[in-house]
Amino acid sequence: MSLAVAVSLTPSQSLSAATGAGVPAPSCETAFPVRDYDLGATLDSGQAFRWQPRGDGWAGVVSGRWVKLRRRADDIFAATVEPQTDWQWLADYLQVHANLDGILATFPDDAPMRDAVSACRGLRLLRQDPWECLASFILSSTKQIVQIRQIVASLCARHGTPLTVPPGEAPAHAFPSAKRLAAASEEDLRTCKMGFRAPYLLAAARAVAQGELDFERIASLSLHDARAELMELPGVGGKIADCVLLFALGFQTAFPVDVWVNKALKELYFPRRRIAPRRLRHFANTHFGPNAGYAQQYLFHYMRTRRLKNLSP
DNA sequence: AACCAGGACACAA
DNA sequence: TTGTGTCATGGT
Repeated sequence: MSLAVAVSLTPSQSLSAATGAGVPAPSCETAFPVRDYDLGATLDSGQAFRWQPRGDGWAGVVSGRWVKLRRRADDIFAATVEPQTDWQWLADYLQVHANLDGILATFPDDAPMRDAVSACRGLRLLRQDPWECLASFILSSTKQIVQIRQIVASLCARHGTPLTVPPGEAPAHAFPSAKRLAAASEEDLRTCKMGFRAPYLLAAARAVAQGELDFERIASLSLHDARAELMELPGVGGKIADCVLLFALGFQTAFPVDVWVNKALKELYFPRRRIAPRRLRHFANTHFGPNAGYAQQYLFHYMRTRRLKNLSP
């Protein structure tokens, strides 16, 4: 193709990042070609809690870097503050290489999944940092997503390393390390309005900081063993463990069941029928195939957006 | 103004 | 095994 021409005209990061060829010139901007990628739904669907709408895009922090993302016709445009030579950290986070069609094809072919998929076109799963994910979901229990964002934001503002941001942008902070939080007191953490979750977060921070909890090792275990080990942490039950396994550690069959997914399973698959919790769990763990976690996210987002639509006729 | 939120846990029956 | 109260906080 006209590769040489394109390079000479636009010696930008995007081309070299896309091809992986040559020595990329450092740049604060790049673009990831994608299709069927609903950036807004993905960043705002309760898997990550640090994204804020900024004009026509989203501002957030990934791997300790301030980032702004914007969906364009054929790609996701990304801008950072410091020049980058390697954008793999962001490509991994956004999972831009994931084959969505292939994933959707493994979903069970039933009416609820068809409805959920058609209502949530382009919804994706991110690949997040395990510690941030664990900490965030420890803080998530019986909290609305809006409130989780507030708690995480105040935690970052209080304990996270300040980041350089473009002029005019609001101050941003890295997600506080486990070591940093392990040195904090429970009373200090309660300042961030996390209530009874404070001792849970503190215990998790200490376990990670001491190397007692090693995410790399957990990622190498079976789903069952990895789940059991996460659940040894106080305040971490099956649901939170599943969130970490799915959103950060790459267990594609992990299936978090919160109040929304529970409602989806009952109302969509067992309407007007009394189903035992034990049987419902078994159904959840066997019905959704090799990408069950992905299917779960579609059901979750489908139920939540459907509620919002009904409220505004 | 009640009700509920991407729960977990101890304890009862 | 399944049901209930408790925990802390604030959005809707």
